[in-house]
Amino acid sequence: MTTARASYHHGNLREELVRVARELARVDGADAIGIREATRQVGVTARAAYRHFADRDAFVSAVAVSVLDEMAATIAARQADADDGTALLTAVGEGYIAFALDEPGWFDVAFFAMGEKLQAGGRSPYTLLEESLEALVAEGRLAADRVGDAAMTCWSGVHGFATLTSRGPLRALPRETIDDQARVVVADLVAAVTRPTKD
Amino acid sequence: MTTARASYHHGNLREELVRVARELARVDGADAIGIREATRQVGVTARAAYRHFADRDAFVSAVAVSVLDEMAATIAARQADADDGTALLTAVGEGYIAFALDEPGWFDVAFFAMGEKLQAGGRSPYTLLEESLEALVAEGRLAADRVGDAAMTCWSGVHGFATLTSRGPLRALPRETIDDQARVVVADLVAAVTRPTKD
DNA sequence: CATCAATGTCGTCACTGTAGACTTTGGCCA
DNA sequence: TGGCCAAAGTCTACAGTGACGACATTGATG
Repeated sequence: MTTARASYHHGNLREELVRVARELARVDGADAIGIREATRQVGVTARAAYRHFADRDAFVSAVAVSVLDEMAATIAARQADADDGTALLTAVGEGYIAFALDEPGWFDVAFFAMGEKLQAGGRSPYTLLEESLEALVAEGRLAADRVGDAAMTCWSGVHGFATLTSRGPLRALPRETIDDQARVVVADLVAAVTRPTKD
Repeated sequence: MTTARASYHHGNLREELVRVARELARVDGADAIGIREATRQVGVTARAAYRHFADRDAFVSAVAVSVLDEMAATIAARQADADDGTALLTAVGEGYIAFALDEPGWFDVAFFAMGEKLQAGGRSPYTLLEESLEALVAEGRLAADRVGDAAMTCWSGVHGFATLTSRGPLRALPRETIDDQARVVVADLVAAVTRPTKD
């Protein structure tokens, strides 16, 4: 699927390298991203990549940004038919975990080089989490001054579950078992940060 | 600190390699473990390592086992003066996170190659978690059939927090802030899985 | 139309994991 | 005691990686 190149200048090398690297990472995670392999597949000299990325780390980071974008979009799609804060928050949690399980390699990349600020432009999964919590505040089911703590507890919970089951020690469990457990964990977390409706 | 070797046969190469590799990993994580570097520091040919480890992955796994042992011991020490289930569980959670923050490189190794069964011999952090939950059951603060779910929620929560703050996107936060937040998250998790005392 | 900065290429270096074939040596048995 | 052999080293080599300096090509801009 590597586009043949007629002219000396590729014209779109940076983007194409990221595209190729995403496929490399999809199977085996961040370690599978290599400058030589990626440039080879694009049909370009290895050195050419250094016109666009300072070093391998910068390359991997670029891939991470790209993947994180898609992750946020995937999660957002899952929130489509959520009509209250609880549903929104549950969708974020389950979507986060589902992405990690469906695309373990990408999940690995996304949180590998996520140093400093990475959610530069659009929405990140964390943004979606914050929005859900704000909705809960509006509904009176979460104290405004608990948003930060709740965000941390929720993020930790889903991230840990995702890490353990997608590439961690629990990766061998059958997918169905994991899905069931994911629902339980997310429900536990939602219950932990919200107070019951008062009606 | 590499022991000088008088005879052709080293006599204790496997253990010494693991010792050296632990130090390598301590700084930069699992990626810093290298067959060549480790054998060089021990004063032995690279090929010699292959008499004791099938390949690099097996080497890293051996280091992981060693580190995980120490992690369990560190956590257990923290439980020393816990007198009820809640205190035991809190100690496990805070100990788990503290280890990850104090030794991020080791934490990385410990959960890198932890495939299959790894807590072969003694206690693992997970074992300690289960024991704490059993204590809560004995105190009537946790339903016996909820132990599995509670274990998963707690493990996910602390593991996620540890991952995010020790080598993940939140690694740049000041340690004090992280410690404060850790206490909150652990408290949230404990509250999430226990029911209040009925007295 | 000339030129120049951006973008590729070439050849090379240091380093890594891994493999085959050889050497040394400690311990066991006749 | 002496001989031998399997365990545990050594030496040499290969393919692959990230990175670099120097050079070549080109499209856009004055």
